[in-house]
Amino acid sequence: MSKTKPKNSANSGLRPTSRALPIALLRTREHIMEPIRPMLAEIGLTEQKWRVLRILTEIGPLEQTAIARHACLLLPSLTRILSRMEADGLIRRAQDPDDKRRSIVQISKQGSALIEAHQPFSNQVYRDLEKKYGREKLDLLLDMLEEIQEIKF
Amino acid sequence: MSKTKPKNSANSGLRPTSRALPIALLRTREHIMEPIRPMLAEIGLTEQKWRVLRILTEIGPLEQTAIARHACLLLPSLTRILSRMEADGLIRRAQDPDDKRRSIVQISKQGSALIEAHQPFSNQVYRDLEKKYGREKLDLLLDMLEEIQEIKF
DNA sequence: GTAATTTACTTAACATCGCAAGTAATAAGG
DNA sequence: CCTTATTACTTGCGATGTTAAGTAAATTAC
Repeated sequence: MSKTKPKNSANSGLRPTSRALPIALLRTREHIMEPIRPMLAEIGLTEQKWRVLRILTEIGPLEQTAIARHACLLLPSLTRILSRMEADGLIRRAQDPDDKRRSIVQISKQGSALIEAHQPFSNQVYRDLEKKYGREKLDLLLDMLEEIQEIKF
Repeated sequence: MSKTKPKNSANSGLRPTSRALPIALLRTREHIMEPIRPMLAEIGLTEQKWRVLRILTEIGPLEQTAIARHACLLLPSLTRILSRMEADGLIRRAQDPDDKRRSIVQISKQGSALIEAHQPFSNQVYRDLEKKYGREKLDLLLDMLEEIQEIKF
């Protein structure tokens, strides 16, 4: 008998990447996004701008720090993304009168129209996923992902 | 009775972002990576370089297209990343004699050493996650993520 | 066997990422 | 008050993301 189970030639005792959560999450996300990206490109949105618009639609006018947190963007990135989106008329920025450091960001009519235009496609993707993966399993997965996000490390 | 359930003031019939799989996967990944990034920075690796080294360790010498696929990187990014990693002595590139278009990439001793140095920390993170989330649930989650990646869209 | 196509990258250009440093406004401490 | 944090961004820089175009080698089609 050998001392331990013989490892893959090149592998030195690491978990396979398919079982490494950060990589598994990334690969899954890329797989899901593959059919979505062309649609976003069609309406001229990057993933990041799409997330910003979704957040603003969901929560309403918001300061940048909060947008960054919800959309998983860093403030420096958001600064540049928003100035472009403002120039393109997708959002508006207004200085907070009570705290002149803050600016409150709000989606524009044009931004809302983009999200609305994208919605049928988005719903279709979701139904397709439900159909191929299972509604209950998908719900369970989303629950599990939410639970992980609440863990304190 | 109102006709349909009254929506959130700003929301126009979209799934909440917490239940949108691409966003949920991204947020979960960011949450998991938060404690890992400082460690990678300490040994001078970006996430991308870390993934490349993990893939090369797991599979062995590989052509760039395959690395890109496994590590979720685009070829143009990989080109730059690899030339930097080669300059830093983490990998080696050799032209495939049977097909001079291809180059076969291989991890160096120094690259392997980095992965080994990172391994105790990586295992610690994984044990911590198992402890706080549950080993069986984590295994189930990884199974579910793998299953989604096999869906054809 | 040669032209057309495909494959495996590479280069270029511009947007975003991620860290660090800078700026202006507010809050806290003495 | 007035100095010293702290907060909410903004700017700068090098690395990466993303699309398009370019190059060289292999494959396919005639």
